[in-house]
Formats: sequence, structure tokens, C-alpha cells
Amino acid sequence: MQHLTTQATNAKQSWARLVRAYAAIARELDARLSSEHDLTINEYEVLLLLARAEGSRLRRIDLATQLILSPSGITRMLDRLGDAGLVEKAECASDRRVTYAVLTEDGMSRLKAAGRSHDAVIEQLVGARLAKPELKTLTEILERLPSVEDDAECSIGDD
Amino acid sequence: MQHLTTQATNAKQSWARLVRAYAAIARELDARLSSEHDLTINEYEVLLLLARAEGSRLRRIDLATQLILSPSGITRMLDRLGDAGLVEKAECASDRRVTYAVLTEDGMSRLKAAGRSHDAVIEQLVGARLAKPELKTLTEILERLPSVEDDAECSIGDD
DNA sequence: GGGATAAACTTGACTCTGCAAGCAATTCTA
DNA sequence: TAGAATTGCTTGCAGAGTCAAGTTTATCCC
Repeated sequence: MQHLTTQATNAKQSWARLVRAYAAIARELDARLSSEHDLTINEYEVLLLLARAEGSRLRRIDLATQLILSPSGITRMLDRLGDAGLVEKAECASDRRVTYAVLTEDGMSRLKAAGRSHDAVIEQLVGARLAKPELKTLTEILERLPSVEDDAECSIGDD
Repeated sequence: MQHLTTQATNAKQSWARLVRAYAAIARELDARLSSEHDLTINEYEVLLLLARAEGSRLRRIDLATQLILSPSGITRMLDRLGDAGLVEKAECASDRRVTYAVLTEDGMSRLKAAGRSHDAVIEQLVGARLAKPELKTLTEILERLPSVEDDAECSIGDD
């Protein structure tokens, strides 16, 4: 039962640290964003994605694939953001199945304010703890790991 | 509004990659664990923590701090694991407020089986994609980031 | 000792999320 | 062009988690 002991393989150790770092940072981010701006991390990410998109709009399906969220999760989140007035629906002329999510003025200003908190937390928890080259190394290594985008194609589980 | 564009600081890029890697791996892990062993990641972690603990038992409060879970979350999870027969309650003679969670025989064998799936996924998604020295570097860098354990002491948020 | 305080845990109400099923619009195909 | 398959989205339900409030047991301090 050596796989139950702490002398794990390197991959397991890396994963354990990754989980812990992720959890700590995500919690802090979530705490700051929700207490100061009444936004969850996911809501912040949606707003950010919309702000970067052409015309501040995106199809729901595109949001779902870029976020770590199922289509139904997107629908519900967009409902909440819509109730809060941060996002609006828009129809697509060429394909009436699609509904765009469009960032409102309010959404944009909320995003800008929240972005400052977000960036400050990341800077404090990540930027300040690692030197520039380390950040670069970290990013490069993480890029070699699976990513949510290629989740669909990744043929894990059929071995 | 340059903080809304994609040319982010290194820290933000690293964080973005970390989130994506975490999400992809955690999803796969969760999918495997739940389809093959009917366990969530957190349930697996609890079982693992218990197996490593002295006497295969741990106070609920200790589980809560080592896991990414609130005390009430622990209670509910332990209820589920108890219903499934993987974990039992035990009283503490010296302090009757505490309830131990104790791994059962069934819990141990379930853990062993699940551990193989877990390790295989990590090996496939992390171990196989990075060379040994990279794994080492990754772990070292991640260790410099905040971790759930020091979450309590970390004085973020009062700046 | 005895009352205040704290610690360990549980419970109820609620939120967020995913899955499966369903609807409507579009595209494919014969 | 009609039927079938596909795509985009929504909805009902159930699971897992949180927070706030409550209970019981320990500890502190006069």
C-alpha cells in the first residue's frame, strides 16, 4: 500500500501542491470579489470574457467552452447577471437559436472596479512571491498540462 | 483599460494557466473516481487522509483544515461516507465534544481501488507530460505560493 | 465553584452546479 | 422539399457546498 503513504511520485506531489495553491488563491479571490464587488469568480470571468470580445458580446455556447461551466450553468449565471443589470440578452439575426450575452455599461464599470481587486490579489499572492523568470517557467510548465479547452478532445478514460 | 486586455502581467498569465490546468485535471479525476468508484474527489481525499492518520482516525476539525471544506461540509460528507459504510464515528474519551472519523475495512479497500485510478490519471495527465526535473521545478515553485493550510494566518484583505 | 468564553460539531435554509430531458431553429440528406 | 439529425439554449431535479445559528462540552478567570 505504498500508494497511500506520503512518499508519492513527483507527479502526485506536484498535483497536491497545485490543488492547495489553487484552493488558497481561489478562495481569497472569491472572498475579495464577493465582499467588495458582489461577484463570484465565475461571474467576474464572464464579464471579463465579454469585455474582451468583439462588440462586448458572446454566444452562450462560446462562454460555456471558455469557462469552466456547463451550458446550463451559463444560462443560470447569465440570468443572475441579467437580474443585476450587468449583462443583457441580444438576438442573433442570422441564427435565431443563438442568444448573445452583451455587457452593459453597468457591467463594464463593475468589471473595471472588480478587476483592480482581482489584479491586486493575484499580484500579492502570486506576483510578489515569485521572480519574473519563475513566473515564466511556471506558465510554460502549466501550458504543457491539459487545459479546459482541450477537455473535449482529450481521450482520457479509455485505457 | 489595459487590465481588460490579454496582455496581462506574468502573474495573471500564470494564474490563468493554473486555473485551466486545475480544472481540466480535477474534472477528469472526478469523472474517473465517480464513474469507477462512486467517490468524489473530496471523498477520496478524506479516505486518503484517514488512511494515513494514526489509527486510521482523525477529528472532524482536523479534516476540515486539511481539506478544502468547511466544518459543515465535513459533517455532511462524513454522513454520506457513513451511510456508504466507508467510515464510522468514534467518540473521544478525553473530550466528548470531538467525534472521530474512522476508516472501515470497506473504506480501506475502496480507497485502494480508487487510488489506482487516481494515480493513473495523475500519471497520464501530469507525469507523462513533464520530465522529472520539470516536475521538481513545478513543485518547488508551487510551494512558494499560498496553500490552504496557511489560509488562516495569511493576512490578505486588510490592505 | 460558577459564570463567561471558547471549541467541536450539527442543522436548516440557501446557492451554485451538473445531468438528463426537452424545445425550437438550422442543416443535412435523400 | 420532407424527414432526420444536429445545434443552441432552457428547465426540473438532485447533489454538494456554504453561512449563520444552535447545542453540548471544555476551559478560563474571578
